[in-house]
Amino acid sequence: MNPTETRKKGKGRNKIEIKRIEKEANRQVCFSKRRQGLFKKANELCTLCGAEVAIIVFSIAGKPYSFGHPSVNHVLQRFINVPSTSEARSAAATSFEPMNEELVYLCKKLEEERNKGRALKVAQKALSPVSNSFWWDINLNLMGMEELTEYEKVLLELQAIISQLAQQSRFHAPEALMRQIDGSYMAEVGEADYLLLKQ
Amino acid sequence: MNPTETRKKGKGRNKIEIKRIEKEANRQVCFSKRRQGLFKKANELCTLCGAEVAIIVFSIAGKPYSFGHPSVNHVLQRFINVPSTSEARSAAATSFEPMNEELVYLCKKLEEERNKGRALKVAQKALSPVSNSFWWDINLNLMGMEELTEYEKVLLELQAIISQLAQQSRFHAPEALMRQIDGSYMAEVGEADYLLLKQ
DNA sequence: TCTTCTATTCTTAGGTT
DNA sequence: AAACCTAAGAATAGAAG
Repeated sequence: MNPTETRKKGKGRNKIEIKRIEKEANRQVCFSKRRQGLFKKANELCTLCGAEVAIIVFSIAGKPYSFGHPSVNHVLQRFINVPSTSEARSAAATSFEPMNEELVYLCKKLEEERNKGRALKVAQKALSPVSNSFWWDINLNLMGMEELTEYEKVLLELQAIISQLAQQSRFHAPEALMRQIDGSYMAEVGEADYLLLKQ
Repeated sequence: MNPTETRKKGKGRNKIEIKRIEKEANRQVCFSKRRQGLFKKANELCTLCGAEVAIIVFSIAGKPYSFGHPSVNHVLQRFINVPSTSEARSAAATSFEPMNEELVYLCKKLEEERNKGRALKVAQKALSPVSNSFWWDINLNLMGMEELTEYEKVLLELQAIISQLAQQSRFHAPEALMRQIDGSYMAEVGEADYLLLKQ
């Protein structure tokens, strides 16, 4: 053996510096091993400490992997609903745990609009027997200035009519509609309880 | 020393079994250490292998911690947009990486409804000068059967009127409205590029 | 409560099958 | 390419400051 390089290429682990692995084969093997290690550590954290954890990993090839306890979905939903209060901010201040307030804000917006959208959905359902395209189901980004102003005009003209109608109507609808609404709501909100796969 | 129990309570690491730590103080210390370890491993995975990773952790006390590279938001957005194709399914089949298809489905729904909601938002804005409550901005879950059937009636009556109006109106709206719409859209969709905090 | 210490266990890089 | 092997390095449980 070369005395200047005794036990290089031995069997045991070699020290590596933390920088991008250039050799693709090695990088891929390393990714696979370390991803498994990461998920195992996460699992132990959950079991030992009663923590809830979600991990999402994309390989360099773009393949997604995820770990979640009790489920990815559960943890993300919980994260989304974290109030952007001093508690969240103190977490954000800690050096290694940047609390993504932008995400929290974004997701809350989404949730709000989903709630509004629910009413819209029923409206669409109710109108669907007669017409298949609805005046409000428009991609505003595809509208030019002229279309947009027209659109506003329609809304303004509708306004008076709506306020009258809203106080007059009275009739009986089939139970089926309500079941439909409840059903679709449950399908969207209900959370599948994925079991943690033990190694 | 007791010969039957040589070197118990030494300084070095003792083997532990992976089950809930009952003593709260120990559990808390363990959580803190292992969370740091987990985030460090994640960071190494990103650097070594070019992976993108998001981790969200809730302590037993409910405090949220997160790690993301290039940002939690970026990775979640990417995860949400993963098509539920064979690729995602093959990832799901791997034993340790349950790809949460339910999540993907859910988030796509959210995104769709947000797009619908955008039209609704403009409608509300347009109508707001005259009235502060809108017929479509209703929490359906709070409605009883009677209210719900009334609501459907309103929509049905509106239907005929809408289809007429949609083909007639023509007028000019201020540019301000459009800017308002674009502005709010950007604020919701734009993605902040959080930098990974190196330890 | 938070650090630091350190013996021991755990992880994993590179090699082999 | 996937699973196994080995020993060097890394993580950490429990104690001590």
